[in-house]
Amino acid sequence: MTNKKKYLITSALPYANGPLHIGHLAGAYLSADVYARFLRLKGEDVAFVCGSDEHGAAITIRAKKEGLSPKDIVDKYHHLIKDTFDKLGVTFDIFHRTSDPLHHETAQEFFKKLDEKGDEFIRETNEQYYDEEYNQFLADRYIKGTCPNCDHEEAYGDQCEKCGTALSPLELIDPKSTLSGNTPILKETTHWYFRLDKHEAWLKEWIQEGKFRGEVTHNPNDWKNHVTGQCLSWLDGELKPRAITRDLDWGIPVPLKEGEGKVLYVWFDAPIGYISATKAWAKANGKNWEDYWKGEDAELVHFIGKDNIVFHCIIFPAMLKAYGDVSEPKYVLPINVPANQFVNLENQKISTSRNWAVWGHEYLEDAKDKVTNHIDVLRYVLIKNMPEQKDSEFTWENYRELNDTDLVGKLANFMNRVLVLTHKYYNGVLPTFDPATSMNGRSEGEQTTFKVLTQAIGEKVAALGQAIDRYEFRIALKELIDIASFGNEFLQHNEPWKKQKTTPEEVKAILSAGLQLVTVFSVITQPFIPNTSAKLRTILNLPAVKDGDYNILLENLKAGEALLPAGHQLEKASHLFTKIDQEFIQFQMDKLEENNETLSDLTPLKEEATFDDFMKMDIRTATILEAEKVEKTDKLLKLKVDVGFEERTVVSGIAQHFSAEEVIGKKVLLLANLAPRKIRGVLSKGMILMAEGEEGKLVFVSPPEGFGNGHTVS
RNA sequence: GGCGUGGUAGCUCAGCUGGUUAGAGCGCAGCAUUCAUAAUGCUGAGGUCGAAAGUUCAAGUCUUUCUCACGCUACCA
Repeated sequence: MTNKKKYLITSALPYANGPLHIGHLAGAYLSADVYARFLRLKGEDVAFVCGSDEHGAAITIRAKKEGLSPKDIVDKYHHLIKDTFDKLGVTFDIFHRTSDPLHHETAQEFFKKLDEKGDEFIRETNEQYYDEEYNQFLADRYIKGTCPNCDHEEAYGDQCEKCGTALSPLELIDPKSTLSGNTPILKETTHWYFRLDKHEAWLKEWIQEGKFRGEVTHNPNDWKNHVTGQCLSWLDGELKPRAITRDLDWGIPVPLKEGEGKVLYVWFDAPIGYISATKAWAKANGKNWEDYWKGEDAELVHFIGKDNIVFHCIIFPAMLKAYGDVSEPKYVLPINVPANQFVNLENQKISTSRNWAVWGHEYLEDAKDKVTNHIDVLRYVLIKNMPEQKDSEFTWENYRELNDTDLVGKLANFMNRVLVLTHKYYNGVLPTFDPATSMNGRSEGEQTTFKVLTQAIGEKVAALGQAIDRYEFRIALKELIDIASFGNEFLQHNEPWKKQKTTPEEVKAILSAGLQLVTVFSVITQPFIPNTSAKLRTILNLPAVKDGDYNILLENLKAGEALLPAGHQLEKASHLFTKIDQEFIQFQMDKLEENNETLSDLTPLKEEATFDDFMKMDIRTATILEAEKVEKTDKLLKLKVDVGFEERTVVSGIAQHFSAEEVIGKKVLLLANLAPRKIRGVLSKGMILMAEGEEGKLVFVSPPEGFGNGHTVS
């Protein structure tokens, strides 16, 4: 008995602090769903796992903001996300969650195993911010302060959400604890670091040559360029040990005495969530989870967005390898990580903070009564525009166009034509026909028979399948529509509505061929637009598509056999898709615009300041005398300014907004008593005051032309 | 600034290891047709393949420089 290949398909765990938008769906979920559905259609042994990612400081922050517990937050979004997936027909075998005890156990066991191994972790002690009132260390997200980049007052310790800059807490100006509001103190703390540097060599070999533990496990040419590219770019630099614990009270406790009060870093526990989910699924279904992770014929595929490449291609593989080094059987590594890029919406980046997004759950509500077969329409449009190789574009106008031309005009229309004629001529019963009947083929003058035509379709169906195997979902969908076009051409070239009056025997063969195609559609639409498949099966009076049906279909097509027997009774046809009302499109566009306006994110007012606070600032009028770009930086200009009583050097991060030439001679305001600081080797004494307009555009705050230098501002 | 990926018809994208007049769909124009949800079919117009230089008998396809977009990363007072 040969072991059957075990496929383990994962989709990136969605973070349970917000709903899903079309970018998520197109990026990591619909692609995986099509792939998993297709594998099942081929009768393969598949586990398609996912779950919500429920730890991390962003969750606790959000909880605090909404006045709820972290548990409330993750419950809320876990269920919302799961519901969205269910409705959209994403067929996870399990949608687990990282707050589940099983996951806690799994992640802790994983951590302990690597810790015991001895050479995978190091412990390092350094200074971190600590809130004395709450007696706890502050995670990056628990510290707020002024962003050194854009002066945004509400920047977090790890990132400024306004300008997107990645930060470390120590960089924040005037840091404040979000717990007490106090200024935190620096205190020593110990953390565990995963020694990625140790794994550099074999990772490089694995990425470049597909070799792992001395064996070729995948063909690197099958991986997407941008995936391999980014990995090698990381591996060419030096890998550094990475902190995998945090001082936080929400998450998976570090399972060691010395780790009290600390939790595993969310990025360490999240990928282990794939394993926990598999375990939970296996337990509930009488399977052995290890077959899918450690079996010789286990095949692991991670579907993710491009922001996750490093974690799935470097860090998690290193974790799996390290674990496998000291346990049998060993984990396999992914055979592919077909990361997608990003989806833009109406020519702008999707932004959750600006609410520039199409949310899955909102679409399902909005479109429910307005768009026929609305789930399949969205699935179709997102798969058709999947950002497989580069960022792609979603526009509502394109959504309407794809629905109207591809789904209504080609696909639904073709099937409707065939069915209406069959009902008209034969009362919906498949006629008996002469297999030798000659019909017009696709190109002019070409003759074909039912069998030849069936075999030709078989080749197209095979091509569609191969495209899915290569993760080329857009091409697969193109093949699908191409088959519909073929059907329309076939009808047009054979004109059964004319021949019925002259040679009705021929028409029987023509319509049988048409129905053959419709039956093909009822199977091959299933991975992409499952509701359409289900409706077609009903119309064809056939049972729903089941696992393995693709293989049967392909065999029959190759043999040139009829899929439906003569005498088979069909149901009445109905419109599978209808044209989309312009009103719906307009409604969606208005909704976006509205969001855009109401959230013209003006920074909220800062805390009250006293007059004394203000009087501490010494702001002076000044003139820029010289300017030059600081070498090897993008943002920095080195300025010489006249402050009246002296000339001094100031470094300013404005080079992306102004050239050196155009700022010379500018009248400016200078915060003159700011502590001097060395930036890129240049001592900067003071700060030029700028106003930040929409989209981060900077302008000078200037006294009028001709105003003197060195005057105070109050 | 460093690294990575991409820049092909109005729009969305194909073009494998370099090889005859660069492809598809949509949109547009004309024609045909009525079985079908004014759906479909046929024909056509449209590109100096981001820019420049180079290698080669031959480059969209290789090299170098530049430029734009996106991602990672450094810098940001």
